[in-house]
Amino acid sequence: MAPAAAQARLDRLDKERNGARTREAVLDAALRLFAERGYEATSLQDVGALAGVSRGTPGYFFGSKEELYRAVLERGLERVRAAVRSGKERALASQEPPEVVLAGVVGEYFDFIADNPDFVRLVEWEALSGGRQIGTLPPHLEAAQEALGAIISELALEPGREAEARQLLLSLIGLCWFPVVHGPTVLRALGVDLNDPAFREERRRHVIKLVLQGVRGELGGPSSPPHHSRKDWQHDGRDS
Amino acid sequence: MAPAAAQARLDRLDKERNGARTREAVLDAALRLFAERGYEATSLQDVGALAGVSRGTPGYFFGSKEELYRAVLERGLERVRAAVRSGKERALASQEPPEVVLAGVVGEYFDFIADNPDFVRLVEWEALSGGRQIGTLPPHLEAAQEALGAIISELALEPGREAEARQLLLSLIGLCWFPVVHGPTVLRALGVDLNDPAFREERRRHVIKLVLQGVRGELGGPSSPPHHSRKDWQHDGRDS
DNA sequence: CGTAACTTGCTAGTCAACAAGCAAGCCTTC
DNA sequence: GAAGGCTTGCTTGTTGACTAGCAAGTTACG
Repeated sequence: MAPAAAQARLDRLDKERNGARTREAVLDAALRLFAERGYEATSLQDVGALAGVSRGTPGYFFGSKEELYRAVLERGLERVRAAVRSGKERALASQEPPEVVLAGVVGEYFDFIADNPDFVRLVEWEALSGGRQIGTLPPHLEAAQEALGAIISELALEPGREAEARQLLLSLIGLCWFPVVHGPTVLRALGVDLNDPAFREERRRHVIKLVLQGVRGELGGPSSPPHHSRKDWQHDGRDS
Repeated sequence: MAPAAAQARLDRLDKERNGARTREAVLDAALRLFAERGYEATSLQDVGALAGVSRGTPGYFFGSKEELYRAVLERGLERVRAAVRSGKERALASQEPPEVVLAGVVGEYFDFIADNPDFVRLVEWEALSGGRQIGTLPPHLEAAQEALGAIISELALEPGREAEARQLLLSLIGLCWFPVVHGPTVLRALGVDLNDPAFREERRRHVIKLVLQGVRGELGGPSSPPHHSRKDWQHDGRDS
């Protein structure tokens, strides 16, 4: 098999039967393949092969391909939720001023995403497919809401300014995810590569800078009215 | 057929034979389906049905499914390249100060992306699939390089600061594309929807703001140090 | 022995690609 | 000007590859 298979695969020499263990190996293999090729292009045969079991085993443990996919998604989301929660707790416990904390959190998030491309790709496939599976999974909502709550409380935003926190969170996610997904398309067209450590570091700094500048804008003063029609630089771009 | 089919479909009453016309109808249908479901999940039968022709016709005109896909991609990229070029020319011809021009361009780009989700989704599928097709298409590189050149010359960046322009362009694209793709996943988890005009406008303003703040940072001084702790990017004239 | 952990055989379905067919012009030739 | 032939546009039949899911096995372990 391909050397890439080594990690997910059960060692054939390890003959001991172990349901839980095999189950995990199947999940690992499925994550890898679903993330890499997407749901449609992945056969249960492929999953079995990568996991080092027969083509029937994934079906045996998960009943159907769709159930296996849901299990993969759920496990991934659960891991993310845990990461978000721990990051949030560390941030809230910190004594640093909000901007320093935020810079740290953003950097950590950037690294987490860059180091877990499989998860990002999985969610991306899911988004393109209409989010039909992810929408029904509880950890999905929770992780997002938790992150949002953390931003709001960390920045001590008054209620009613949630919209700004939402925009910022959206931007943060987009900025971090984009180069992970678009290596072969946009990054390549621009002649850069996220796997290049120099570029990655440059990107990291850039994202932190943009987000912090965005926060500065939001922290400015007392709660601005729901529609922010500041007139200095913020004219709408339509030909005026 | 579904009402959605009306646009791409040839009118059955229009019996006249017309190769070019049918070809376009097939391309339109294929774009819609590839963008919506992806390559794997789209059959030539589906394409034919949506185009109002038989299942064999796509194959007749394009030889193979892959060739059809490439043709769809190429046409889409060509359109984007044209849009980028025209936007660039309008911007360069403008007499406004750079920041005003940039705000206009960013807003226009945001609108273009939000109004052309099919293209974005197509590129997104392609990215996930490894960019194997798009990488070989000339308009792809051209459009990106052209946009990059426009940013550099508009901001009168010195050579050697291209890296900053690239980061900014990447961020712009990511910020605009993200909500188009992630409606069913992230946006849904946060309880927002890009189809809601109020949210779309809010998002638009937010993106313009972030990018302009980013540019402020870049324009600040001679090759700014990696630290972002200076407050030169905190724009004056606080709101409220 | 019996039950959990697998594997193998089979079935029904889908799909892309190819090939053969057919119909409607259009071009030539007388 | 019409008759016959060629080309283009398109449809339908077929084939071979592949897949998910089920059912009937087989092996190992307690």
